[in-house]
Amino acid sequence: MAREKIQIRKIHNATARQVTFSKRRRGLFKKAEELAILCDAEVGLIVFSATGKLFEFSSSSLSEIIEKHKMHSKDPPKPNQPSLDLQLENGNHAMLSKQVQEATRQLRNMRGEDLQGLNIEELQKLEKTLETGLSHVLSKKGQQIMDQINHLRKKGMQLLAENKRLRQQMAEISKMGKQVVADSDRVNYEEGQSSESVTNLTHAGPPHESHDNDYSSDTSLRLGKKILVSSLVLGRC
Amino acid sequence: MAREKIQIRKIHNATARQVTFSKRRRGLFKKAEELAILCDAEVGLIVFSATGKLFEFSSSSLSEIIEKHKMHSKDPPKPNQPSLDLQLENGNHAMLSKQVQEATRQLRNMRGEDLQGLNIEELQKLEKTLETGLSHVLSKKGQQIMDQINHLRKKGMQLLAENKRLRQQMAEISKMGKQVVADSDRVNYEEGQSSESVTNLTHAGPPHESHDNDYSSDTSLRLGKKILVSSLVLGRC
DNA sequence: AACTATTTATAAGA
DNA sequence: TTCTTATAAATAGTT
Repeated sequence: MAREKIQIRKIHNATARQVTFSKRRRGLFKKAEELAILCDAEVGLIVFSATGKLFEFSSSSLSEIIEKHKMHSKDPPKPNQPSLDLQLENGNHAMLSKQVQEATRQLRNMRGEDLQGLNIEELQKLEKTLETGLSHVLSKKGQQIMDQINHLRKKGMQLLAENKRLRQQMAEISKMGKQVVADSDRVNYEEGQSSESVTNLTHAGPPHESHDNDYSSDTSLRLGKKILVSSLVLGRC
Repeated sequence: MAREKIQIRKIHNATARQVTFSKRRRGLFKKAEELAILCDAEVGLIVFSATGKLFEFSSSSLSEIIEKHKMHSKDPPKPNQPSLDLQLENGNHAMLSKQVQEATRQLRNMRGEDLQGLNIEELQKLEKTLETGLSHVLSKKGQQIMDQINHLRKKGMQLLAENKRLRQQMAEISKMGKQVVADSDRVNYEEGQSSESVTNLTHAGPPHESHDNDYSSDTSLRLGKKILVSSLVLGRC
């Protein structure tokens, strides 16, 4: 309901989906509350995000509402006597076990294991899923790599500019006398640091811009570089 | 949200309240459904009107959602000593929940969803896993396809051989008289079969070998043929 | 139930 | 996540 009309079907971009989820969830909860207040209704609302996070709203007590709902939906539940709690407990257990089992099976299949029982159609579906996933992963990876490269480039440019400025300052300083130049050389060798030490000798230079630590803390690119490079060479990213 | 802004408090006019309840209830249910679809969420909504009438919506099974909700909320239930069994039960429960959550997350990642939080290394690992899985799937698919093709070829050879034998038999029979030929032509037109019918003039042939149903029951290849063919063409299998 | 003038919700972009 | 803003939707009061 904004900027552009959208179709009501699953949002495929995960980020956009998450943002929309947040916004619409709030809207839905607000509406639920308004209905409860305006019309004196009992409202219970349970929402699980795609990632399994729970959100709930209720005008009174949610468990009360759920109980009431049960009564409405079924009178003859269980005529026997294992405590309801235990039954539910076991039911949940069984359900969870099944979920784990199923999820594990799917994971194994996606890793290419236990394919024996699958027919060609199922293999075809699996292939499609894997290709889609792979393309998403590659796309995201490429994006992140480009981000890092651009970031490093930018930093490089900044450093280059600073170097240039420092050299000019040094040149000026060296005009003033050989004494100072000698000193600065010494310090420079001792510290093995960047050129900023050079200007540190002077008393008159303007204050330096901040020296970011992009090259020391940004390890992620370095860690993956071997493979990354080959991927880049292959034109993947 | 119309004509005039209203305050969010109980509508005292019973008629107006009923009308508003109807309108807003619809709106709320629609929003709930949209959230479920757009964001791939599980939504359960229970509404009791002031008169006690029940309305409900759920993206999947409401009872399932309620169960799931219980699991989430039922970690800190009793501060007393629920039997050891129950404690273990809950321990298992928590463990299973975590397993489900983790497996689900992995599956989503492999499908290329929710990649936002992953760094390049993790993406790299994911890519490798997907590629390995994909290659296994492709390999298995190719194997199954080759199996089927070989099977069909073999059957084809057998049929070819049988056809040849039948033709020879027919040729011998046709030497015996033209009468028979006329009969066979009639039959041929009636059945409209393949070229083998041409020689099928005879009535006296020996009993046929079993007519395997490879071409009728082996549906898997046929079902996937469109995609399979393109894959084959692409040299994938 | 329909009809609108308005209020709300929200998609896209920062 | 939060803010902004243009636009789509919801809806209060009316017919």
